[in-house]
Amino acid sequence: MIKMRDIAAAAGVSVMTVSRAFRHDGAVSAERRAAILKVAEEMGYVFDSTASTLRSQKTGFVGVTIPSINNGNFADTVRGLTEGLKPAGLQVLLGYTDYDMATEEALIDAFLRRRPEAMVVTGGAHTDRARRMLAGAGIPVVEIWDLPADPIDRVVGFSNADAVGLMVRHFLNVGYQRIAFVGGDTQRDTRGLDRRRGFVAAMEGRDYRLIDAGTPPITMKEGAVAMGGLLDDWPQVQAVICVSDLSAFGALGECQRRGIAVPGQVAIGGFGAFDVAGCAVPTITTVDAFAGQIGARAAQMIVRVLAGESVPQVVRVEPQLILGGSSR
Amino acid sequence: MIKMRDIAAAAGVSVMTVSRAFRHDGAVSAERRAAILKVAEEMGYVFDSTASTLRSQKTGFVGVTIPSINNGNFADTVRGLTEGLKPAGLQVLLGYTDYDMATEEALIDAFLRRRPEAMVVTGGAHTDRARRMLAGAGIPVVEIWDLPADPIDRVVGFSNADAVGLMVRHFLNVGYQRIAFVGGDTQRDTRGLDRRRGFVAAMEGRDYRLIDAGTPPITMKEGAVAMGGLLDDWPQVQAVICVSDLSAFGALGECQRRGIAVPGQVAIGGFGAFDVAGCAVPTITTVDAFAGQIGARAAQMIVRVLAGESVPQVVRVEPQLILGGSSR
DNA sequence: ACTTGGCGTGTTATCGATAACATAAACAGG
DNA sequence: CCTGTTTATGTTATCGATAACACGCCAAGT
Repeated sequence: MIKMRDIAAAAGVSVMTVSRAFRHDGAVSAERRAAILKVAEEMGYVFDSTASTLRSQKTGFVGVTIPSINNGNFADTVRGLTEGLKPAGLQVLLGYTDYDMATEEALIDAFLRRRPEAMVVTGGAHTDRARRMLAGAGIPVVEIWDLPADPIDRVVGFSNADAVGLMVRHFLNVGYQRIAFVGGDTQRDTRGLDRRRGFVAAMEGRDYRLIDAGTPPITMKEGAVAMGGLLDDWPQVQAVICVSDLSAFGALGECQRRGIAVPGQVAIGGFGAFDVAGCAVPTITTVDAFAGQIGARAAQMIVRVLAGESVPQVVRVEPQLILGGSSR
Repeated sequence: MIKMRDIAAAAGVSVMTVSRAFRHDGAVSAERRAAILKVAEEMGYVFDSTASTLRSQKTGFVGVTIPSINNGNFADTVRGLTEGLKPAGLQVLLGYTDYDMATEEALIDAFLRRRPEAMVVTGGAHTDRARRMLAGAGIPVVEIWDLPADPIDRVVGFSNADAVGLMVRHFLNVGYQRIAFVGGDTQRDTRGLDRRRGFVAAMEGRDYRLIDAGTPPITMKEGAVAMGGLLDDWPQVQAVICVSDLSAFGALGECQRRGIAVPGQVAIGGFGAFDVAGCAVPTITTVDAFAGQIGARAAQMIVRVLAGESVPQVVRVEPQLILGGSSR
């Protein structure tokens, strides 16, 4: 495989000059630089980041872990991160945890060996060892999609509990009284858990039910099944809030199959402002958590911290209630 | 930052022995190995892949490019790849191209600098330079989700045209005669283009329309808009096949808003077996391309090739028609 | 004319691991 | 008892770039 030395020989300069030419280091005259790059292109040279990294101690990586790769919200966050980091020459190293802290720990371990310049992890719940590794890595760490009580380093997120509270208060205001919450029943998805907690807090002293929906990620089908069980057990339910739009869409479908009018007989709310919420008939009332913004802000935070600027430790991205046709 | 030398000193052995202990190299006695790893954990040592990579010329990376990260099909493929590569100690380096060949080229360039041990690219259409870079990289290259006429190296895919042909023939068999195809109108999404070509080929000599849906990724909303236009222009349409389930779902919604019975007045077909196709009311007739399988097979292919085994150049994954309630 | 400073380029040492080879100890077989 | 082989460990050189420093040249300032 052809290396920098070969380009240097072919271009009649030193290896150092080739290195400078490749890094847009100003101290190479423009014509020489052009000549070097031309030779390199002709010879099919491919720059070797590995060697560069070892000497310069800069990998250009930012490690990012998300719970699931098959989720429009996290995909939007990753887009925000990727686009925000690109101008700074940083590349996302992406991994998913399957909503499992042990998997997350293994992933963080694997990522840190690659010497990322920053880490972004979803949520504030991690194994002790994962926390220790992140805290000791000597790089900026950003926890996103949550507001951890005891952050490792920096945070870009929102209160999942408060966000659901928004919706509950709206539902109560427009007259729904008997409301159920679907999902958020496992420790694995702490954001789902927080949403459920927020629901319980906002429904304090009122008539509500909590419906388990199984192991995250909660699918559309699981939403439908949960809705079916709920309608059987508590037919007088007036509104249902689901842990995400996907389960909400499943719930909506179940109502339609049973001939239950939405929102006439039962109102439905979701979470996440997924595309499906805006295209379902009726559209689904939801909460936009601004997933893309979360990624963009986290990227901005990292770029600034790495540039030595002083940046607030916590950035809140306020979610917004979006009223759809599935509720009043 | 603490390095292997420090662990060696603390454990009273040579650096080489520490290196062996970390790589599960058999030639270290079990108790010594345990002692070394214990010291390393206590001292918070993090193995440095960069240095390892430079000497051993093994990065453990497999570069993967997909058109969009916000797409359940490609997400499934990435899962299949990730899980299939993990046992071999290989890690996916993921990037998305936004359905743009120039972006893909830049991404491939960036990835190759990291010295991946294999590359996986979606589709068979690339810039000349991208092809040249891939072909010259000296590593296995797998093109997926397509059957390129002139593959760079290896292929795991299917014929998008034939897959749509399956659906068209079914629609014709059950009696639909005036059929429209939505999407696949741009060079950017060559798989969409192939699906449209397959539609045209299968409808040869019959009554059909082609509806443009805009720049990929085609969203649910764009599907709805296209359906609206179609219904206005060609009200006698009997069936609509959309480039993906997402646009099909949008089309279904548009029919519902207009009070057009599906499948009574218009049948709808999609592509990709997305969750939404199985949960919509009615469910949407679609084609399962086995996205996860494509990833798994590509991973298997890479692992085998790297192990020096002989492997077929092309693996076909046959798509399957899935009948839903949106058609007869 | 002489210094000063900036620019463009070259030389040397180095980043932190591992391949390749060397060596010492233990052990088996004739 | 000696040689041959295996096992566990150490020594040295190396992977391919770049940081740090050195140097020659020329223009500007005194």
